[in-house]
Amino acid sequence: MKLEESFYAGKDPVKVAKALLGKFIFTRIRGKVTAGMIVETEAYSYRERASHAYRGKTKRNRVMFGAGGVSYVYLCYGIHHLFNVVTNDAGIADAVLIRALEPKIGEDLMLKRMKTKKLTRITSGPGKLTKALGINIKHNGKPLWEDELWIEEGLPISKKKIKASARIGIDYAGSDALLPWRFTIEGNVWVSKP
DNA sequence: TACGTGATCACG
DNA sequence: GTGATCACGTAA
Repeated sequence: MKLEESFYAGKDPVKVAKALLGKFIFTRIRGKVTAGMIVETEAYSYRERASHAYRGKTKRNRVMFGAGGVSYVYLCYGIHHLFNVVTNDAGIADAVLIRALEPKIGEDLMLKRMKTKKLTRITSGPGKLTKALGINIKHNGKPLWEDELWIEEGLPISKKKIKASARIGIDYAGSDALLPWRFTIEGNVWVSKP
């Protein structure tokens, strides 16, 4: 079952970040399906300095200012595409970054995209998982219940297994870098920094 | 630890 | 226009 708009729209990004653990991200590119279970997320709010939306609307972040339930994909360091889920209401620019997946469907195609044969750590990081699933800038701004990129109900994750920690790679955000808004499934080997 | 890589953003 | 910066990954 695909998650509906109500899962994202009007919802706090921290709550959605936790709720997304265990859910499955699917892509269907040129008819080929790949999917992975979300094992690591980070919440971003326009109210704090780590967010792209902190300084207001720009060409890059404009989809964050729309209603929840669409993707926000952008190019990072000129090389990596990063995939976010927009949450909350229009005008409240909140989002959740997907940082790691556990491969579930179409592993052979993911290996091909990653140019490796070993099914290890190929989706353990925000830049890698988009490459493995074929997500790129053209998916930016698309609702997450369409036919090329979507999210489905997955495995239930008990609250006890959800671990909070500080977000990665945002030292520039000063004290906001300390917010415990990174969520991982404790013990899962596919998280980005074990 | 160092650096590739290119769009983006805040300046003028 | 231009230059600094960057929600990363890999090699070393």
